[in-house]
Amino acid sequence: MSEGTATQRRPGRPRSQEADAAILRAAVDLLVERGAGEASIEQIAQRAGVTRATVYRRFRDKTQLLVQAVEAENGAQSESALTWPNVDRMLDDWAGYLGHSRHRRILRRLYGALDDFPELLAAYHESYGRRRAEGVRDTLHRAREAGHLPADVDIDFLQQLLSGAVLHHLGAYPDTTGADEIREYLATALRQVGYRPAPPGP
Amino acid sequence: MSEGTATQRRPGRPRSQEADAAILRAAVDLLVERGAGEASIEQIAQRAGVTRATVYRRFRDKTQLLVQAVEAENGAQSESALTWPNVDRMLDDWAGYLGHSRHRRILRRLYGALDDFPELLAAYHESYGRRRAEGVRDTLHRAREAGHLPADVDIDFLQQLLSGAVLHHLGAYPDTTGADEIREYLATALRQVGYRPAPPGP
DNA sequence: CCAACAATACGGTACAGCTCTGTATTTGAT
DNA sequence: ATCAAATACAGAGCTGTACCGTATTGTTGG
Repeated sequence: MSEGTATQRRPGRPRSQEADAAILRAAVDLLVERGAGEASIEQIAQRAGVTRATVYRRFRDKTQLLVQAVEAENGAQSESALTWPNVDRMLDDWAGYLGHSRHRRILRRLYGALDDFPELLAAYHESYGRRRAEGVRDTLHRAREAGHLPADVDIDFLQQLLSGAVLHHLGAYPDTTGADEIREYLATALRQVGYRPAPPGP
Repeated sequence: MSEGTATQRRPGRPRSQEADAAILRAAVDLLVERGAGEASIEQIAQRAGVTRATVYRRFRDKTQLLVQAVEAENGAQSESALTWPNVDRMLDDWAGYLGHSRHRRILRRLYGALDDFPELLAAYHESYGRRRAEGVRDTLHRAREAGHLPADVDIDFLQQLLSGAVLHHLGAYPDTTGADEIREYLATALRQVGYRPAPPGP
């Protein structure tokens, strides 16, 4: 059962896995540097040290390539836990993530490509955002039940507010902002909506 | 005094004002449709019913053209008042603005062009956003003093939160969303941060 | 066990077609 | 005379497809 993984071994020379990885990597790099619209297959192939034919053999068009590149990018990342014991740990995680310039730029590019390549943000959401959003929801829910958030707060809406705060931060603060400062920013946002790390005693 | 407006009548054939307007209009249209990066001077000229030379004579490059186009766009719009008697009126105004598909798409494009054409959002901010932000600040400040907002709320940060909520809405809700629903969205956002139209006092 | 073969990937090159840029030149309006 | 407008031109990049020679695998037959 050497072909047990449902992948029927195709005859002929197998595809180079180095090329696979190099292409996807180059695709994300150019997505970050030039944006989805301006990144060309030509450039991606060149950056990956491969000819265009090698790219066209794998991907129908640029959209498919970018979609798989995005999936691969945070597929490698999503191994880290997407659930947190409490809000503070969640903020730590967020701040760590948003403290990396590459992550910030990817997120901006995905949002900026909404009108032209909606599939990209959809792919991100499918492969990462959705599970993550569930973790956020859970964490906020528990915080509310523990009395750290006002009882009448709308968790779903609060989640949207936090997403918005992230978007605003991505656009308004430099990518060199430190993780600690970002953490403070997110904490301030939560404070505005009534989050209190220490429960409001009897 | 036929040249009294400080505009020294230059010799030779004057520039067509129709061309001026058509170019700027076409520039914004294509910015909306294709984004700053993908909109080409070629297309803009064609859309304006003008040759490229006519565009190059007026604008050094695409960036300058788009900057002036953005300025002209909401320069024509900013005649409407940028101060409001109270928060409710402010939300009415916002919802009316964000209820127009064109406005939503322009804002998305400006944000999406942050990495490649930061001058665009800067131009918007200079010609419109800044004064508007001051109006928002004032309105929120008065609301807090009137007791409609918690006394310990951070006005500047609240403003950023609202900007983020708008960004999130632009990305997450369809452009066909009605103004009334958008108004409800914004009101919900304010409610989460403790806004209460009726003062809480005895 | 080894040789020949089929099937496929890869790099390289080429091609036609399209769009865009930037400048130069000509024509035309005031 | 002076400038605007239209036209023309040279150069560049990207797309999508096609072909070649070579490399790498599995299969088949001796």
